Amino acid sequence: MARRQSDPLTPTISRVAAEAGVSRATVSRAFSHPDLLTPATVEKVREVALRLGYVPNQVARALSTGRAGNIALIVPDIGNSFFSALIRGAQAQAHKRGYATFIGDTDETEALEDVLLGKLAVQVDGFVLASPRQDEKRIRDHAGRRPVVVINRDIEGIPRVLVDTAAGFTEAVGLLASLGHRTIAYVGAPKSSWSNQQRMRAVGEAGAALGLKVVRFDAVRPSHEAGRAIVDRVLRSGATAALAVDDGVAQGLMAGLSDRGVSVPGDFSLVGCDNIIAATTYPPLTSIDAFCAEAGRTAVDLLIDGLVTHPPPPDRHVIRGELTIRASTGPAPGRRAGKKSRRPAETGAAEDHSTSDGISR
Amino acid sequence: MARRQSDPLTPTISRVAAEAGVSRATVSRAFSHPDLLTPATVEKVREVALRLGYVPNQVARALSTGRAGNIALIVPDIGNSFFSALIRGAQAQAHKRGYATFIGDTDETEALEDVLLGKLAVQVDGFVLASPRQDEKRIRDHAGRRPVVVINRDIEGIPRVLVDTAAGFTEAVGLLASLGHRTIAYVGAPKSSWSNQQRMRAVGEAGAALGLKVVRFDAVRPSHEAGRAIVDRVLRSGATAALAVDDGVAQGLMAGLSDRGVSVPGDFSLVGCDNIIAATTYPPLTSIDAFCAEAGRTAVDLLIDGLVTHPPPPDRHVIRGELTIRASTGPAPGRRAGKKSRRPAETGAAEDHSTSDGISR
DNA sequence: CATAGTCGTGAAACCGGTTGCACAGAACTC
DNA sequence: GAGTTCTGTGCAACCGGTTTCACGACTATG
Repeated sequence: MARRQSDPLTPTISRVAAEAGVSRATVSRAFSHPDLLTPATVEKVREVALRLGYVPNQVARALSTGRAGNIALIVPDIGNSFFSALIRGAQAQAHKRGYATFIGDTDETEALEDVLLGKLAVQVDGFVLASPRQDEKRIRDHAGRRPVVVINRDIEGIPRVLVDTAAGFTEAVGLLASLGHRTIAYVGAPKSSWSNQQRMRAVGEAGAALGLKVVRFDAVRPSHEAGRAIVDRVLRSGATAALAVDDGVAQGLMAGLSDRGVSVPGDFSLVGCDNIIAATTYPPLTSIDAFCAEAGRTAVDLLIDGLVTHPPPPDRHVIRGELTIRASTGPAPGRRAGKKSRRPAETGAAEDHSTSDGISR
Repeated sequence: MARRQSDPLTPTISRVAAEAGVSRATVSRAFSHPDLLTPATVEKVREVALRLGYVPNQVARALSTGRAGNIALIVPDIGNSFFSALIRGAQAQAHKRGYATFIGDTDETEALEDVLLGKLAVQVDGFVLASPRQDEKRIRDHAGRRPVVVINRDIEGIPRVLVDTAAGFTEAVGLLASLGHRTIAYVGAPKSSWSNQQRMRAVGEAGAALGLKVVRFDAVRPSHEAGRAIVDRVLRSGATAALAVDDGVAQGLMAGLSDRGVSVPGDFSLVGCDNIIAATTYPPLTSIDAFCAEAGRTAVDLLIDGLVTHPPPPDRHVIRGELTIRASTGPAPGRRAGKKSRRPAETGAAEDHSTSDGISR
């Protein structure tokens, strides 16, 4: 037996039925299929329900229908502003569409991701996986069991939302070139995410096309500290500008530069990505807007739309990131026409060693 | 009728029972009360379950027992770093204790808060309300229905976790005084939260005790922009240092000061609160660490511990914020011994107009 | 006016677990 | 060796909804 919520407080469908003088089926229909009933009946039931404070029990409904009315959002790190913005957009959209949202933080680990997916599976109608770290096979397994929408991972056959920042990075490289920068750095993360690879490649290609020298650096982790720590190496490379994988790293670079008395944008230009904290740094950071909240919203829409057509259509939804120019980018220091002629022999990105490591793409 | 998960994929208790040659009750007990069974039986059932990939359906279990195995976390703004850090701590702790976490963002509105509480009530065993904006009565109502733990709101009779930053602010005022500052500003938020009031009061009292002049400002919203916008008024007040209600506001002030060529900490000192983004600003911000993650963890522990003793004991758990001194605080500009004697006639905070507005405390 | 079709409602089965109670067999007691 | 207690398992009711099906009343049809 089970005594759940204290009896007098939470009325059940039976109590409403008795009070309204109808059957439980009718009460149920008054809420889920009112079109099957006489308007008068619906009215009466609703009135009684309101008076009693009755709300259909979502758990019972879920058991009976198999639809939970919940979705789960799995992210690698809630603390990362990209993901917190994404969560915000996703949760709001889910709420708007009548779904409640579970949140799971995987702490960047593959194992936790798998555990969370397993534990939540029965309670949700589908998952949004943001930048998942698992291998494709596992994700495919889960997608076979429950509808899954992936953000920022390009897996054929799985519906996905991709924030395409490549164009933004290309444009940013163009901006730097037009400002006279001849050697630029790209500061990414080592265990590469799809996003990192995409950005790195865009910078490499755009640099090559414009005849710039591109030096690549891998921060240990995409964090403020990592960015700050790598500044010396970046400066030694002779770069006069850097593009970072995200705003956190860019901000770290900015701090490190200030420590060394290098002024931004006077002596060095910086470009970040995500555009969440970019407006709050000093100087405000030129950044590629990744439309995080929109990505969250879109993923939720894709998921919920797909719920009716059980395996959801394997859409590939691309959001174009846009360059937002602020105050961290400026003319290259001491640029002279003569310097411009000195084309480096080797252009383009350093070798792309992380393209086929299994977890990225 | 209800066809839920595709039949062959998700085995039910009946299938396991049949396969193992026992009753459904026995399978149930093998998982929830193994002590009631012969070890051999438990073993056999577990073996079959494992082979079939059976996992007890949490929804059915919840309906039957009235315990959902879920909690909900309601915050005013996921984007705020204080709350995202808190969510992270809370979710991790809930997971560790076997609970899944719903997340709700109320967008700082009272109404949404109420709606979310209502919608999630059946699905969760309890709520953590972070800095709730609702009036006390409503919160008490909800607490009567479902266990509730509140963070940063001091409501008698409701278990709560309070981050006590008063001591930290007092210490910070002492620091500023010792650095020779004689007029200091407190920049808070208008529709005051409990935290804001607490901090404002601490600054006022500490200032009065040390013979400092304290000027108070209310930013329209506790945000970067608001902080930046209020800089002119702060400077006009003659203050040489400011304490902000949180790091975001402090960072905004810092940006605004830089815009006006006022250097930090050379010309002006700044103190923030929360200590999440404080380490990432430039210069790094002196801030009061609010132990956000710990607050989340503690609240979850309090809630889950209290679940056994249904209305949970009305504990009042206080976490002491600690001052972390970084580089945004320095000696008052051009301080002279003579200036020190010029005691302002009126010391202490401006009138405290928001103490009894109903939603704060 | 008999017959077929429509419509609104109720009875009952079902979702997948949990648990009170009954009962059979084993283990004690005297 | 009969009576008592203990232990492990099954039966069946229950949680609170949804949904199939049957049925009676009412309306349209010829």
